[in-house]
Amino acid sequence: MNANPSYHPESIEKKWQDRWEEKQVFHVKESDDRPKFYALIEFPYPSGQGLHVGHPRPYTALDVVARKRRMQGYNVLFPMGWDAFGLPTENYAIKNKIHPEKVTKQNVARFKAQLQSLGFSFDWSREINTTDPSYYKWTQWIFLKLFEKGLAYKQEIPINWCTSCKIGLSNEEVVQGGCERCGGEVVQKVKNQWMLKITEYAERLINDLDEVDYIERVKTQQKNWIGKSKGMEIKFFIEGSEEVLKVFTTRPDTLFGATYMVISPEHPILSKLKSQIENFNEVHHYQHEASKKSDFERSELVKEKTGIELKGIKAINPASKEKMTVWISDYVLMSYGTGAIMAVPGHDNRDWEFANKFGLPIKEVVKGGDVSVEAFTEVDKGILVNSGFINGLKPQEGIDKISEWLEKEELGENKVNYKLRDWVFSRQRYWGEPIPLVYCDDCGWVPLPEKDLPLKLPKVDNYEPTDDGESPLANIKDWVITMCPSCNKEGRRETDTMPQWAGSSWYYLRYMDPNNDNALASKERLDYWLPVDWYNGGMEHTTLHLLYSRFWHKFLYDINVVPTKEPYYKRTSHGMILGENNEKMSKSKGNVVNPDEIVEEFGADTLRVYEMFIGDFEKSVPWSQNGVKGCRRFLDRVWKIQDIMVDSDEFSKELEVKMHQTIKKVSEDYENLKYNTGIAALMTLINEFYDLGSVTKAEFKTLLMLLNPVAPHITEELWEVLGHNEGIVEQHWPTWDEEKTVDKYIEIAVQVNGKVRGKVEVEAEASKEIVEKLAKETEGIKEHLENRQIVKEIYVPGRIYNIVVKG
RNA sequence: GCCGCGGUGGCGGAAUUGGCAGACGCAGCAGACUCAAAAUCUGCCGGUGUUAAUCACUGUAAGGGUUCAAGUCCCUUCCGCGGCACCA
Repeated sequence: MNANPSYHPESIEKKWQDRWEEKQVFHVKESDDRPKFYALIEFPYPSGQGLHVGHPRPYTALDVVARKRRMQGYNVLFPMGWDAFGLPTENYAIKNKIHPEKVTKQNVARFKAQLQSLGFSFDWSREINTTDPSYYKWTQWIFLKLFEKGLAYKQEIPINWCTSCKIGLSNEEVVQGGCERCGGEVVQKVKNQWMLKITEYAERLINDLDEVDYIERVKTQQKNWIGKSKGMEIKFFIEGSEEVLKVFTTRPDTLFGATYMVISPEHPILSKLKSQIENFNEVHHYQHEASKKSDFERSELVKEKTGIELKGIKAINPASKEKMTVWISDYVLMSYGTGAIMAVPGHDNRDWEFANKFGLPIKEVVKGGDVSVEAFTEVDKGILVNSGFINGLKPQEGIDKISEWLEKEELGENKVNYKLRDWVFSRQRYWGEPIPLVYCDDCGWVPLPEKDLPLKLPKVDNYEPTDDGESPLANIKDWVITMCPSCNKEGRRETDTMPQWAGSSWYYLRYMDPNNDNALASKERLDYWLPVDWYNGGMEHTTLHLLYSRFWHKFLYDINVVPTKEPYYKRTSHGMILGENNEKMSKSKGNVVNPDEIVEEFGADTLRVYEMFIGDFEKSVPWSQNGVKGCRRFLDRVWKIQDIMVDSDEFSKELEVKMHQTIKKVSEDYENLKYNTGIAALMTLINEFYDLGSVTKAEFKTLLMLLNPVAPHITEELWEVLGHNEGIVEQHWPTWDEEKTVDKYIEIAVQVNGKVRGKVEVEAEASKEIVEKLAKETEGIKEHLENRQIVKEIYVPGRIYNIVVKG
């Protein structure tokens, strides 16, 4: 058969994209009795730079799964949308005096065109956009429910404040303690912020991980982020004062070894003890210096410890009754525990360092090391000493005994502590969802009634925050001043907006019913589609986005909006695609590769094949233009199989086993994130086709179906060339016969003392005796056995025969 | 610093999870075709030794250990990447 002379992707890709859209093959309906499959990829932030080749990696991966599952008879939902609120768009708008809405529109249009040129099987009829008022109506609605249930509250929180721009900065905008925009000084400034009580869900966010199928490192990372620890909160009395310092510790057994205390520079007790602190000026100065640093800088161990003793203050160790000095130091954070620690320098590295620097007493309470040289931290291996009534106990026993005592004496209580902190939910920014609350002097914070949602973002002339750090919305007086929904007197709107995480915390629900005006999605659809069957996203979203959206979902479950405890059943993660120089792709490094160029030169299918073949899906990998060429060569060879095809509806004898093996391998690899080896198996298969010089129509058709999820356009075209009227997308995925995947004869490596010295070929089920006999007769083995005593023989069926000899 | 992940040819990677290290692809070298180049096809391709196939030794970041057998398990060290809560 001689069909097209050569492969021209540019002439076939558009044709098939149009045909899929025209026939609406990827538009999904709920009235369907096939099993459902909901595949989800993280929707992109439509930046001004357009797509880079990193974006299509996860999209192609789940497109492969989605396309395969459709061929396997599933009703597949595979949607796409835009996470379009955010700082870069706002900054661009400020700089260029263009409304962020307009910028967003342009960016979305560009992203969409780029994605469509890659032939993803998205159901575009369900496209969503977080900046669309009909979308953020429901983001606001969820916030109001949280508020109603007491899970939203206001708290004083420090933010990064540029003293010269007079603007709040994100951590990313703070570069080495200075402002990224102007280089000015950045300090921590306290702001009253909306917070969401995610900590109330900490326990469930840990426990329910047992019910989902996330890759293990995601589960571990989430658990560690939540950071549950059980311990005691112990009271330390201050001499000559009513004040008590509370300390959380997981090691109450070392209490006798506490020789001084350290509190955070922000600790509220400082102002209460002001009159008693003899060197308050010095302390105050230290507080000011500490306010310039972020928690991250402060907890770095490498830096030299700093601190100031609170002169005139003594705390009392509740166990040893010894008087201890009290210090402030910035390595103790107000955001974890109680903001104060008991220092046990004998058995904690940071405390030891601090004690060593300031000449504080170091007391050994666990025997096993030499505390005059370094802290002995492997406390579980030692025995308690110098510890009064718990002397001689193992540390674990000591914990039990002293905890009991502390509780009885009302000096301490058992407590569970979490590293997880509540979610700071306000931003003093324009380009986000307005928070739909009104402040009334009489009624306090009052929610807007549901019928008034969405509360739309008003137009402003200037997107910069005000001089005192309020959101740009604060300048629109006639928007801010409104009527209190409760008492109808004058009230003021909240002018802060929500963080970008808000819109992305529930978007997977909206895809189920994107145009519903009465609910975020109808009950029927939620019941039908939840949970998301497979969610793939970046590892960098593990602790924030993934946790936030699990939190919101659990809340929606609690108020009977969604029927499942968890939003996502399976979670996988892809590695980043780096530039050819092995660095993260960025405009400033000039190593960004635009997929448009690859599509133009090689075609979308080549790009897709390369994205999947480039390496281990879970690891980051540098881009290689030569690698792309190799994938195009592969598709050229697929195209030319037409020339060696013979008209037969069966697999040939020579290839039957290989065909079944390949169907199995590819089917499994596509499900197990092993796209690279799946494609390698297809390459190996066509190499065999060419070695053999002829291919049956049945073999060619099978290859096309296996390749279709990765390279949908070329396979559709060839399918049509073979004379089919129905598209390949409507075919059934090939199945394999397990019995036909095993080779009749296999080769067994024969080792002597673990080194391969020869090979024997036997039938697949050959017994140990047969292999042993053949092995010992093999040239190359015999001489290694001569004059030596056989000590042991190990046979691993189908793999290896190892003879251990002596002498 | 803390948490998580990783380190295999010149490069991306593979290795049935403790069983023949280097599948597949790229790059490179040699040959065929061509006036020539490109494309295509064929062969070689971790290192050392041997003219050479064969063969021998060596080799999975470094060091040590367990085992008949280690890229895979354990301990120590080094290096790289992701996250660290207002980038998303």
